[in-house]
Amino acid sequence: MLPTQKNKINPFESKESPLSLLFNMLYKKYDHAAEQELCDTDLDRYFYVLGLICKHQEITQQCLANCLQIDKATMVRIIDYLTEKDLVKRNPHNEDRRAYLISATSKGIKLAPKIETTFSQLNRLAFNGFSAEEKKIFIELMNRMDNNLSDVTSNISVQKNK
Amino acid sequence: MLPTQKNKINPFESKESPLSLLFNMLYKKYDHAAEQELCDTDLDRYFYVLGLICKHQEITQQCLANCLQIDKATMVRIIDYLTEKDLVKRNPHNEDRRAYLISATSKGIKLAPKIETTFSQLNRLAFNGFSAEEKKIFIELMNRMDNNLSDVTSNISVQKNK
DNA sequence: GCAAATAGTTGATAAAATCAACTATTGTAA
DNA sequence: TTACAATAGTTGATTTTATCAACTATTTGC
Repeated sequence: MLPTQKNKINPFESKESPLSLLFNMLYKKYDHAAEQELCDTDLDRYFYVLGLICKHQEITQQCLANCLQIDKATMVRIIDYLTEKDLVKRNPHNEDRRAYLISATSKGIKLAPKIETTFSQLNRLAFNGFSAEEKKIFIELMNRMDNNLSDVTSNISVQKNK
Repeated sequence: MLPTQKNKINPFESKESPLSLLFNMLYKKYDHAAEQELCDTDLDRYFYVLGLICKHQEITQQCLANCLQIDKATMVRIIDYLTEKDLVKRNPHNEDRRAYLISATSKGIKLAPKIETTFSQLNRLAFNGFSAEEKKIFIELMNRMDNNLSDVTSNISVQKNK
């Protein structure tokens, strides 16, 4: 039996699919769904960044970058983008003049509930058919896995691979 | 207490973090670790594509694209890249002259075990401290979640958003 | 035998990640 | 207090990745 377009291969059912592949597939599906749900807003990406900013009210770029595991140079451009859209602004940080405190503008604050609703709807849909217990276990296992992988990378990535 | 660089925010512990964020973070960590583990090989990405090709021995580009949920145009370039590296080759498909059957070259076949070992090592590391039961449950929950999200996207994405 | 669908390719464009070099400021420690 | 290292942020350059539409060649279904 040839593996043509008719044969659906499901990496979730194959033994020992790299977990990165599974995570990436779930990420893409969820993310595309979020984009579509929110396509009638002014924003077309970085929803979760705006979400985080609103949630924390004031937060530095570096903190956002750490939290989201994104390069700080990338974060500059994300904040630039959100600033252009008049959704966030950079405020001086009184205790550290190198840093800015990013906060949402009134326009950003107005958008936030819709973003949060979308995410919680999508979370609910993703967890559809899960018991409360399964849901809790899943998140907990993800957290443990994240810790496991942090150990790995800090062990391995002593030297950079240019 | 200001959220500066000292305050670590853990999206896994916050309530209602978008799952896409969690998946993406795990994906990135795992993927970077894989790149570092395999950085002394001839290949620097698309490991899992080569892995899949080797596993199935012969497979069309379209099937790979479906399986990995990647655009077929993107897949062309991935196969081009792997072909340049002399790791795979395009063979005529006897039953369908539009299609190619991609297979690994001897060089690709030689590389495959190292890739598989790396992935299974990383899987083991990611699952470190998980019972066999937890591991099974986790994969199963991911599979169910993938189905849930497929339903969502096919429901939502009736119309394209330019 | 015709129309629609499919496999693959190409060109163009946009999005994202990454790196090194840079400014300005802060922390530390001689 | 000076001097040096570290940190927050910026910029420019480059690479990777995704995406789209348009295209050829072939196959499928009627």
